[in-house]
Amino acid sequence: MTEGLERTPLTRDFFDRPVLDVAPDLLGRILVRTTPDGPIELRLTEVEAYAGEADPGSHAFRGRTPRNSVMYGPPGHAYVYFTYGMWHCLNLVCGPEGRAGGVLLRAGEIQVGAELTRVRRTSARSDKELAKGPARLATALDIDRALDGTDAIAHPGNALHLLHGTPPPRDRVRNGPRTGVGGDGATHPWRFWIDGDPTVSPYRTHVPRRRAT
DNA sequence: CCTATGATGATCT
DNA sequence: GATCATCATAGGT
Repeated sequence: MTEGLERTPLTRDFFDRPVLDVAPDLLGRILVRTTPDGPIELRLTEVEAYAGEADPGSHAFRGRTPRNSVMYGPPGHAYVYFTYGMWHCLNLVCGPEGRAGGVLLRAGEIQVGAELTRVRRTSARSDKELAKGPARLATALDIDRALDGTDAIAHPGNALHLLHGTPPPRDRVRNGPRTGVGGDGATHPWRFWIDGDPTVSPYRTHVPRRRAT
C-alpha cells in the first residue's frame, strides 16, 4: 500500500537537488501552514523555478544582497519577499547551500482551513480563487516577512512544512514561460502547472510600467 | 469575458 | 529614481 506515504513529510533531501528537478516535483504536494487557529493545507498546482545567479529572472542575478541572502542558505527554507508595495510571495530554497536556487509557489487548492483563509481573502469569488496567484497564496496562508528564512522541513512547532501528497501523472504536468518575467529571463520555460486544474493562475506576459507623469 | 490602471514601498543602482 | 516573480477594480465588449 502506498496510501500511507501521502501524509509523510518531505525531507531536506527533496530540496537538495537542482531547482529544475524540484520545481515540477512539487506539484501535487501539500503545503501545511500551522496557525494559532488551526492548520491550513494547500495542494500545489503551479510553481516557477528561479535558477540562481545565472538566471536573469532571479532575485540572485546580481549576486548576494541582504534581501536574497536566504536563497543562499540551506535547502528547504522559506524565502519570502515583499513586492509592489503591497504583496508577499513565498519561495522554497532549493539546491545545495551556497547556490541561490528557489521555487516560487504560485497557486494551489486549499484543501483544509478554507474558512481560516477567507478572513484575509475577502475578495475571492470562489474557493478556486483563494490561492490563485502567488500573492493570493501568501495572503491566504498568512505569510509575510516574519517567515523569511523559516525552515519548512517538518519539526514540532514549525509554521510551515510539506507532505508528500499525490503528485499528478507526468503527462498532466505542463511547462511554459514564467509569468511576469521580462528580458532574457522570459525565454526559459520554467513555469510548471497541472494541466486543466481550475486553481492555476492565468498567464500574463511581462509589461514594463510606464514612468509616472 | 476582456484589458487598462492605480495602489504602495522596499530594494538596488 | 527606476524597478518589481502583483492584485483588485472599473469599465468596455
